[in-house]
Amino acid sequence: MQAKEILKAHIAKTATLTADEFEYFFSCFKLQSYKKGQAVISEGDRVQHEYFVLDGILKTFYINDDMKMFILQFAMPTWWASDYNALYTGSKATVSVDCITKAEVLCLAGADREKLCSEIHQVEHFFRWRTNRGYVAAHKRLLSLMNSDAKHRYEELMAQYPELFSQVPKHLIAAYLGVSRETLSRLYNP
Amino acid sequence: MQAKEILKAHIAKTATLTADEFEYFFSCFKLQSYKKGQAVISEGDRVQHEYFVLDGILKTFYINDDMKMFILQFAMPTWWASDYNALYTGSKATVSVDCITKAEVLCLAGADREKLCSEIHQVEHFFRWRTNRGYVAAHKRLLSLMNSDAKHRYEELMAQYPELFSQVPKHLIAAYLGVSRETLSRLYNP
DNA sequence: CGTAAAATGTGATGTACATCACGCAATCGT
DNA sequence: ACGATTGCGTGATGTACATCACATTTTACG
Repeated sequence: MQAKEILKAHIAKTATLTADEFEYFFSCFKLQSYKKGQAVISEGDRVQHEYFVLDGILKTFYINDDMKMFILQFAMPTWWASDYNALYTGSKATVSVDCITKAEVLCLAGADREKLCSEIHQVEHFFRWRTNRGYVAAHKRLLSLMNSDAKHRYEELMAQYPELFSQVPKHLIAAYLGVSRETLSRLYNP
Repeated sequence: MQAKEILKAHIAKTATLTADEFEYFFSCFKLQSYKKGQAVISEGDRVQHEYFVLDGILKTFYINDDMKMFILQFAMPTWWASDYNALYTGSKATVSVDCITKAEVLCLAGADREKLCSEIHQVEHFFRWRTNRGYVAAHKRLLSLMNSDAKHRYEELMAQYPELFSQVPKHLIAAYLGVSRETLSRLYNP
């Protein structure tokens, strides 16, 4: 499926755009290819864009003072990724984004998103709903972190996204779950 | 300050409404008073509303199978609270909301919010931005849970919301931080 | 293809926290 | 005002997980 069709189908789930509106909407995106391991946003960058994943898997992550990595999100096809705090406030990136596999993404400038949102009511509607879902998912994950032990969180993740098991190195899954790679290894090799 | 003025000032930070639009917007809210300890949303409820806090402190929380409570949010004046998952999807509440102190809130039906969003572009704009901020805050908290120990999280919370120390019982602060009340007690009585 | 680098498995040890148990202090409701 | 409830402090003990150390396996790539 072509980039345009993927995006169209994605939008259509929450908003109704005319053909002309969608053409205009789509014209604001830029197709980009990344190699495995390539950085999309690095800590300290000025963040000007957000990214819609067409193919491949990205990760958004934070590295603390001890060089330990924590993964906020695996972004799979039809997911969006950026450092939204930096993008909205104009501050520098504290969260980084890079490619776990080679990837195809559509890139949208924050300024263009705001322009589109103000020009086309349904686009604003779409982005409101997209963020709603992210907000709810983040709270669900907060509860999971506070409530469940590592094994339970691991099983939940594998039940929801079994493809991660084969497509993503285990130490990254550990960094997402908030456990050490050793502990994760012991969870499924008891 | 009156309810209307508080809400007006709150909205004005992110959206521009004409006087007529704001009157219409405000007319969809219903003022409600709650006593200390009173429930706003209970697990299992059909959730039809969200709540804008004028005065007092609410909490949104989850209780697990072992009857242990986890707090997702303390909602202080000008904050919003609900079970957004249930409100958006029509499912039953898994998250509850109640009042830590006596409280005054403005109550908005989900259906009315959607109507307002579709009728007034700037209202949709406002709600998009409100959720944006919540999304960013939730991710910040995820990182804090994964990255920092209990003492660090406690100090961050007290630095940002010192009023919680005096206004909210310690065991609720513990339930927000994701530690036992005993551990929290030992953090500030070393 | 062959070597370096990255990813994974596994034991030994340490630790931040939970849990249990109890006593005391503050607050609430009638 | 006074008993009941709720909140708080503190010791003793248990445990899930981190960390360190090193071996083994898999993958990347010149």
